[in-house]
Amino acid sequence: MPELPEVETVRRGLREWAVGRRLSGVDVHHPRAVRRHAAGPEDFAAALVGRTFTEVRRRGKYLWLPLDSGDAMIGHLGMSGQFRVLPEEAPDGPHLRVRFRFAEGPQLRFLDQRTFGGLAVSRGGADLPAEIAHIAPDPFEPGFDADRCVAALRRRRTEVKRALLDQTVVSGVGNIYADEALWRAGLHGARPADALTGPAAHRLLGHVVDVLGEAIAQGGTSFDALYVDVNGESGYFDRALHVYGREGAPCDRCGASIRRESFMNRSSFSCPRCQPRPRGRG
DNA sequence: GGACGGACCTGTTTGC
DNA sequence: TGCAAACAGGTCCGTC
Repeated sequence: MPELPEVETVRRGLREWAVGRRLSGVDVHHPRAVRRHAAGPEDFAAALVGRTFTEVRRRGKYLWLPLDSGDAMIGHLGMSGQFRVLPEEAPDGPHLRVRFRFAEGPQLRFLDQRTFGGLAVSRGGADLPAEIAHIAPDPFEPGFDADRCVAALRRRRTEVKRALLDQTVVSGVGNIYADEALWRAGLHGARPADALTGPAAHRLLGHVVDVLGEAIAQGGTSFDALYVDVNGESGYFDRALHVYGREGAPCDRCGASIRRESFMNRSSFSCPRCQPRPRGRG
C-alpha cells in the first residue's frame, strides 16, 4: 500500500540504481502496466531504448524519471507495484510487468501483483509531466504552501478524511496515514472539512506532515511482501502505527478499544474516545 | 464544477 | 476439502 513515504523510499533507491544508466532494452510483459501510455507498449519501449535516466523525481505518490531526451517516464505503484533491481539471471516470477535492461549491470523490473500501478512516457515531461500537473504539491516540495492547502481543505464540502485523500488538496496521503494523522489530531474522519477552524486545519496538516516525515525516516510502512524497496526490503513504520490495523487493541493515548468502520469502501480505524463521531451523523 | 459511488484487479483470508 | 464471497485500496470515470 504505497503512500508518500513508501514512494519516497523507492525514489531514493531508483536514484542510486537507475540514474546515469543507458537503457538497452525494454520488455513489456503485461500491456495493462502501460495502459496510461496511449500510444501503446511498442511506442513506450521505443521512447526509452537508447535513452538515459537523468534524475528521479516525485510528487505525492507519483514518480517520474526524466530522460536525456527531454521526455520522462512516469510511474505509479498503485497498491502493489514494486521496482526491483535484480541480476539478469534472477527468475521472472509471476508478477513481472516490465523489464528494463541496461548496457551493463543489473536489470530494473516493475512488478505488480494487483496491476493498479502503471508506467507511461510523458513527452517533454522532464520538468513536470502534464499528466501529473493536476495533483497538488506534496508537503515536502519546496513550492508547498500550507496556507493554500488549509484553505483548499476547508473549502471541501465533504468529510475531512475524504478531503485528506483528495490528491488535489494535498498529495501523498493514503488510507493509512490519513487515519494516523486524524488520530493524532483527535478528529473523527467523518467531521465536515468545511466546519474545521483555521487553527484546527493547520494542526491537522501539521500532523499529516509529521506522520509522513516520521514514516520516511523509517523507510515506510510494510504489512506483508507487497511493499518493498528496490532491494526487496521492508520499512519499519508499521511498528509505530497507533490506529491503522489495530482493531480491538487499546488506544495508546487513553486505552479505549480501537474501532474499525467502513468508509468509502475501505476500512477506517479510530479511537472512540479520542475521536468522537460528529453529532448528527451515523 | 464539485461530490460521490462504482469499476478496475488479484492473492489471501474467511465462512459455509 | 473445496468452493464462493469478502477483503485489501489508489485512481479514474460517469452520474447527479
